[in-house]
Amino acid sequence: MSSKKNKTSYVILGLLNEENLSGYEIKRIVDDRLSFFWNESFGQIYPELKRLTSEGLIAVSSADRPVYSKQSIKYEITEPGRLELQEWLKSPVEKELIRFEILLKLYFSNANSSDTMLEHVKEFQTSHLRQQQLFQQFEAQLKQNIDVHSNHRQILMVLSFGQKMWEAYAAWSEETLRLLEQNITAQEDDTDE
Amino acid sequence: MSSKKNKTSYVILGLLNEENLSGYEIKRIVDDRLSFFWNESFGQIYPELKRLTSEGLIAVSSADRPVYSKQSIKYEITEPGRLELQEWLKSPVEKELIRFEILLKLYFSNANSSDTMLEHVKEFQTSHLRQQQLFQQFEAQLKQNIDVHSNHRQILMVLSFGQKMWEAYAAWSEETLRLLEQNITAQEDDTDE
DNA sequence: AATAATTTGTATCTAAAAGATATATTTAGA
DNA sequence: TCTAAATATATCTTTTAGATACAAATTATT
Repeated sequence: MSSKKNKTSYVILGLLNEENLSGYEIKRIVDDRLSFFWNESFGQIYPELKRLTSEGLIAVSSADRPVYSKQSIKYEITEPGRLELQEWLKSPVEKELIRFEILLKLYFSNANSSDTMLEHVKEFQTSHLRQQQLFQQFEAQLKQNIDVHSNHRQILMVLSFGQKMWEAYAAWSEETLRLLEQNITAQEDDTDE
Repeated sequence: MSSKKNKTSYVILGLLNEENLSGYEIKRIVDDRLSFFWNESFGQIYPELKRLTSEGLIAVSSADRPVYSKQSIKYEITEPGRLELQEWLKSPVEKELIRFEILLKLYFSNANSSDTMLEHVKEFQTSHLRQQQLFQQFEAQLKQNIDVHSNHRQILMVLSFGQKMWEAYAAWSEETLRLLEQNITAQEDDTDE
């Protein structure tokens, strides 16, 4: 037990702890609910489902076996799987992983490329506004029908994190667009003289 | 030219565009200045330095050749390298990469594990406060001696992003600690009855 | 009803990145 | 002089991201 595992395995165990799911459904849930702080690919999920099954931490669910000719394979968590999940929850949190290419480009840019950076920041602004709105819907939905998830309080705390991030993104975008515009007009004045 | 490259190559080109550096120095600068939104490992940097050299985008600097017996190899950017960097700056920004294990744990936790989560959030709070303070020093330093970097305005915009993130982290930590404490006292009241 | 397009579902492959480790040199301090 | 820490280059393994292939099932269109 407790052999160091990749993170994908805990995503699977965590989700199966709530309900039986297929690999595809796991991918969908991660994309829909966790994508603002976590992502998984099929290339991680499917091999891991097999490994966890062979290790006895999850099992193919006989209850949800393919009715008629559905090819979907649903998995359920086992007791050892639950223990593994609980142990991981208690283990120290690993440092977050962050990569913002936009900041890398901004860092390496100069006054001359302010117009390009302006476009980049505008795109950043609108794409995150869209993402924020999508999650606000989810949040509103969650607040209406309480107790659908046993852990709805925890989910709300996670969503609050997202909310604060998007607010920070919005404020930074506004501020940075202003600064870049200043750069551009300053540049134009230079060439005019 | 413009063959799709891994991001490490642009970090190298971007930094060498300012000054000649060795692999080790590149790693240090990334750790010291970019680490709050970007990271690189030696395992990425050294092979990439060789590849970029063989492609002619960078070159071993003869100017900074080892005086006496220093084994350090410094690299300089070439004209094709500068072009490659400029092209990348103009290319669309890729979506940021984010992985917060703490949010994953919180999402999969329940009321029973509030005490564990409380410890996790406390650790999160203090480690980011420390990081924020380190970068505030860098920012103050940068604001004093302007024009050491030609792109100091851009660097300040990047640092402002960090600042807003750390403020969001702090606010979320406070809020979440309060909520988790409520959970714990509610649990205790339950078991008392 | 036939066809086309989309969604659901499982699976694998490659390239990129993280993290760990090995090793040697140089510098600073006890 | 010996030791510890910092500098420096290098490689190896595991993990992850992203792309792609393919087939069945569902939905939409004509």
